[in-house]
Amino acid sequence: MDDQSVGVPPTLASVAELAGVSRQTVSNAINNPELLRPDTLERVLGVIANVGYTPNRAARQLRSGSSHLIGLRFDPPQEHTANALMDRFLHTLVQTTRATGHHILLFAGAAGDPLDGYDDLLRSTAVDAFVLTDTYTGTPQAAWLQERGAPFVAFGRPWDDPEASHSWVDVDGGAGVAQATDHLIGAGHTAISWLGWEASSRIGEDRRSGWQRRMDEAGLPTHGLAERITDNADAARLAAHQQIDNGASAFVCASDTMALGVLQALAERGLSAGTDTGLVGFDDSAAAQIVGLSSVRQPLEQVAVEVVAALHDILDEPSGDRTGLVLTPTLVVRRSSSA
Amino acid sequence: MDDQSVGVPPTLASVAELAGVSRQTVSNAINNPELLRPDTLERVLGVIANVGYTPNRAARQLRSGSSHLIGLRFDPPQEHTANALMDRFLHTLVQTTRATGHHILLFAGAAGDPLDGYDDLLRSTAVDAFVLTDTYTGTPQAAWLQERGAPFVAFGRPWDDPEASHSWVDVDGGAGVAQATDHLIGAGHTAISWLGWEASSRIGEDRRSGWQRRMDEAGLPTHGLAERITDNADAARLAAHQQIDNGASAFVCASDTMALGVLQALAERGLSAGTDTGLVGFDDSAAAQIVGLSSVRQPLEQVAVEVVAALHDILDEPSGDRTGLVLTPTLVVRRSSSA
DNA sequence: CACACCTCCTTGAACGTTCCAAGTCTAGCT
DNA sequence: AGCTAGACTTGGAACGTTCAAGGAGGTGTG
Repeated sequence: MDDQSVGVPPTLASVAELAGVSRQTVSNAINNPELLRPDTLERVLGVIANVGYTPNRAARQLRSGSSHLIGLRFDPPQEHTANALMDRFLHTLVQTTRATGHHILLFAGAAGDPLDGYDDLLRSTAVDAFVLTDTYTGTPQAAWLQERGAPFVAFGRPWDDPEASHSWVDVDGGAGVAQATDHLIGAGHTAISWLGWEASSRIGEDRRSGWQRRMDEAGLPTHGLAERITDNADAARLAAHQQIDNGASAFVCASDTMALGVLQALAERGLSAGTDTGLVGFDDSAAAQIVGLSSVRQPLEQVAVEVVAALHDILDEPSGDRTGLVLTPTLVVRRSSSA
Repeated sequence: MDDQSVGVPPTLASVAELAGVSRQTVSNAINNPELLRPDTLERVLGVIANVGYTPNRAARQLRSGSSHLIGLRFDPPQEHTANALMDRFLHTLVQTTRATGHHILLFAGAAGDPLDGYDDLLRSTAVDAFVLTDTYTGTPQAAWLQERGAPFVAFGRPWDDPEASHSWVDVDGGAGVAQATDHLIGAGHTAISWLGWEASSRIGEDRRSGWQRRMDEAGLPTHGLAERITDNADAARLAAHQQIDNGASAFVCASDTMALGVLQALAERGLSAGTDTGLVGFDDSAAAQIVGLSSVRQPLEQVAVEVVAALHDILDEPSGDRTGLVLTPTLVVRRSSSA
């Protein structure tokens, strides 16, 4: 209202003076409106809107103890495929937390130390909770945070520790691959090959199990049809050539990267994916969308929503004994697997 | 040291008591170590390390006025290509700000309102500065923030307003395309086609200018060789067929998406990129790496570093009259353009 | 020997909010 | 009219840090 509005930001006290009430009343108008008489509330809110007042986050955090920030360690991707996935997940995370008044704080840590960064943020009370996204086999973050009593939710299940009692959300990779396998079986393929990662990858073996299960259920042979290779288009190309020599007519892959390698192998032999052969990848990457590759799509948006919901439970009711949640991916059918 | 270390986090006062000094001395040990006598400093730092003290961010922010947070609006990508780019940029941003003690705060805004979200963070003094990444044609963020006196650095130059005096960093798309064109000319191609976006795209026209310039300098014709289409593989595929009919033997594209469309067109004709024809995309996407597509790579890591440097200048010396900086991309040569 | 001076450290206040306990006012009851 | 319950409002204190002054101790100088 006055010209003092420029330069000096409005504070609770200045709003109170303008509205002719006390600081606490203004605070209540914001945090507990039901405590005020309607006319008082209206007057106070009017002044707030007028001068454009927004509570100072630092002061609020200092007094109330909560920062309304969610920490997420954002490391450079280790695998090629991780990029785009994280992107979709992160977008939804930011969108969803908006509704709860939280923001996402990204931090980095020393490359070799998976725990680096968490400690500082925790001790400086900079964040209310963490979201873990890199809980692969053997990562110590979850146990470490839990031991410390820090609130967090993990994207990825605790493979190593079935006793873990923290909240987590994960995607059922096996179910996704099972869908893909069904799809190819339904199209008449009987020699369906699996191209996956090394057996040391828990996620990779989970995905492979979906193929194995469906092949077994359909009474189809799997011996010699599974290849465990590195996540690399060229390795997949070579493996595909070999599988084709062995009579394979369709492929389910643990990643789009591999599927694109298969696509090359098919092209080199003058075969066409979708007519002569069937091919399904995993992750529904941008490349898959462009080249018309069928792919298993993880419900990352839904994962993010569930992560936020779990976070909300933890922060609001400390007793919330929410634990694991497994979501099912969907199969996106494109040219590479449909005639 | 004591068993009180569990539960109650150490504070400046508790550290001071343990070290036998005053609060301020502990504060100085952290922020102005040169003010302390060496032995006192050592003793205080010892206690700090012992009890695992980290200054409370809220209190520090409240008193000093700076949050050590950099705000970045993280909207769902409008264009397909934007994803991976943002990812690389963001990773380096997080890494680089780590050294300066800053963190990245991601926030979302209402879809229709490009200004939404900035205001609240500014008024609540939640962030020290912003990084803008969506400064396309006609976006009002930069002008709005500047008017408000808010510190920020933009990734992307102010095409519309050459008078703008804020700091920005951008990539010279024209120079990148010029490199690609040179490369194809050097390989013996004379009929090099340009596949780009609609003329309304400032960035698109900037890139196209690099092709135009080099073709002119080499005395090669460009008439009828430029196509302006939507950023879409299928549109590019169709355009490529037409250009091939017209005698084009090489393509420079404004995006990898388009280049992949061209790749399909070539395959459909039994032509091989790299031997019969030359093809270069833009952005060095994951797909380009997988299929062996030559592409212009933006120096996003370097952009992020420069953005942080500019930010540092602004925050530390308010007079710093740093303005624009244009970085040059590099050409990554792969099979699609080399025999 | 007193004075100023430098070095090192300490004390009180303040940042803007929310919690706590106590205060004022209105209305209802006897 | 006096008293009380309830609804609403108030002022003081506290969160943990940094800023601005000020104080203790020693050393050099007239």
